[in-house]
Amino acid sequence: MRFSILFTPTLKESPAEAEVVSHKLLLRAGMIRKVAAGIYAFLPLGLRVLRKIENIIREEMDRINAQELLMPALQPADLWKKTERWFQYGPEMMRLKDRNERDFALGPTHEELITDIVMKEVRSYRQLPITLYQIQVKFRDEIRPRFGLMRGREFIMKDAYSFNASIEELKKSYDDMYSAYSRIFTRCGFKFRAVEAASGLIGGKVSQEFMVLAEAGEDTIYYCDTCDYAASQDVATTRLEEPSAEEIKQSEIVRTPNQKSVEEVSSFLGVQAEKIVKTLIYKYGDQLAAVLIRGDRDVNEEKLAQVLGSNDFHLLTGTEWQDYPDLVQGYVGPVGLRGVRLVADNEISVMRNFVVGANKAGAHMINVNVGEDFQVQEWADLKIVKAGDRCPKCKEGALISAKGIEVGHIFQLGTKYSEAMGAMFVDEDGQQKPYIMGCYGIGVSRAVAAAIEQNHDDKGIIWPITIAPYEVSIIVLNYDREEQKKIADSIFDALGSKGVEVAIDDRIESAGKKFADADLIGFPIQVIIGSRTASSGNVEVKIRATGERLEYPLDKAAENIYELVQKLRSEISLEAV
RNA sequence: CGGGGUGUGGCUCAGCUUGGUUAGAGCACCGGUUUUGGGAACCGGGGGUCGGAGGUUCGAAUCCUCUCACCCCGACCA
Repeated sequence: MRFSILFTPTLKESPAEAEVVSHKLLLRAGMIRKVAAGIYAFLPLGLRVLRKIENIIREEMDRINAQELLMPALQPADLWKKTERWFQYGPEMMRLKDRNERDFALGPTHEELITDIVMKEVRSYRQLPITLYQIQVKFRDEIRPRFGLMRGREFIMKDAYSFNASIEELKKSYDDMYSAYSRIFTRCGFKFRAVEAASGLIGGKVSQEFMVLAEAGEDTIYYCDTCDYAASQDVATTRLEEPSAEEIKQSEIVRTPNQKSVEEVSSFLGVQAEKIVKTLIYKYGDQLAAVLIRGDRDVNEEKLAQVLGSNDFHLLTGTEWQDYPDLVQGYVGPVGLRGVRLVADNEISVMRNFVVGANKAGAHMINVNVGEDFQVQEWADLKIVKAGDRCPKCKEGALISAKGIEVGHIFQLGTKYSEAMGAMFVDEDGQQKPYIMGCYGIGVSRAVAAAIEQNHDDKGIIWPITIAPYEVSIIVLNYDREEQKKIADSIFDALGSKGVEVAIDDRIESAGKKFADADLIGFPIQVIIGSRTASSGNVEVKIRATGERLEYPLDKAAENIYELVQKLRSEISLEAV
């Protein structure tokens, strides 16, 4: 590829709209351009990176016998109505009507469509298992698209679906996919971690996310400093302390005028927040739930959703309090609380002699104990864990928190979709059974952003060689001088014929501009040809990642550069997987 | 959805508070000359009607109203 004809409009300054480094550098390096909020065009170099990641994915999918297909982005509403998701998905689904007023959606995902295709063709257990995948555009009308390619409304996703005859078979498909994902992200040069995750709207019980570790990540994960436990914040939990050995005391009401928040009560009464239990009132449907949780903790609403069996709930708002005169805002407590579903975080069970609201204005109760002063019917894990909490898996470990970008998510779905759609096969025993399904996604365009978040410096992008738009860039300082042109062209041709992806900067521009662009775009290897080259007989080579500079004699340059390319390729090794 | 912010040549921004010459700068672009090892210098040139609509005014980028787009924060933690 010749720079003189390449469409890569690089920018000296970051457009004001970009906040995070991947967004800034993708724009500055001329790899993407914005069309609307959360909607981007890939320019030639950006597309090359996307394609490189796609091809790694294809190779690894093929390796586990997944087969590629391509489904339409435009999907009829009927299928979505069968699984009720037409109604559940809400405004996040892009909807439209055709000329006959029929409802359609731009697919946010493809479970319905793939199930429909497979159920019409696959009738027997003999045809199972089967895993199909596609790499395609998805549409999600996000509440708040942001950070360039990290959270877009239109984005590229690899989605795969397995159809299995049994749970054991599903686990095999799932495990295969897990190892394929590990290989894919390793080959992309990511530092990542697989974590236990919540399934959300997709459904199913078992799921794991693949998180690229980066400060700009939107998600928080927790992992153990001792064992291999790792989980997303949505599901991360902790081992409870041993029950307190304190002697149970008699509860009593104390005056706490104008002391409503945990902070206020804590300092007013001189007790730590860990000795206070707060009572949060949630409204779901037309019912109320009181959630008990330790004073220094926050409720994990993902977990609460599981307990309440609904996603549609919120903390009681200012005006809604007026509808419930028995509830005293700021002083609600579990003792004597009526007409409200009481759910307690399991950590309350190990607490003794704690403080709660007294259900009277300006009063709290101290020395309260479960069993003595009130009963709990529903225990659940409802808290957001904190760094330093005890690991739930091993005895010794403590949890560490980190920020991550979710680039992959795998699910054991079970029969949610097959049952809803009547998607059955005939098993060995002659019985009709619903397929047992798994689904497996990779955010391909998001992975492009994640790679940059993890690999950049103040000059620009530092692509891992496996996903770089070109592996080598030849910078010719004076392409209009015959001796430099000759050397550069011969190296360009030689590397090309060895299968190296090589670009040549043959523009008539100042040296500074060419160096700056090469660093910005992030080619892993820069080959510099200038007047010095011709006089010294040596070609200078710079490794972008380390800044290391090497000199190769002219007559061996192509060969040595080729060896360097192979060395960098092999450094992103699969041996760890 | 709520809150905050920003819209001025391709990009980054100044001008707006306190309306008043022809709307500015740097970068980018075009032509020319000299340059070419870390975003070159000089000379000359083109390009905007100030997001959009309406209003106030003798006069609006500047004031008012509405609207659109984009960016950020938050999902009421008692």
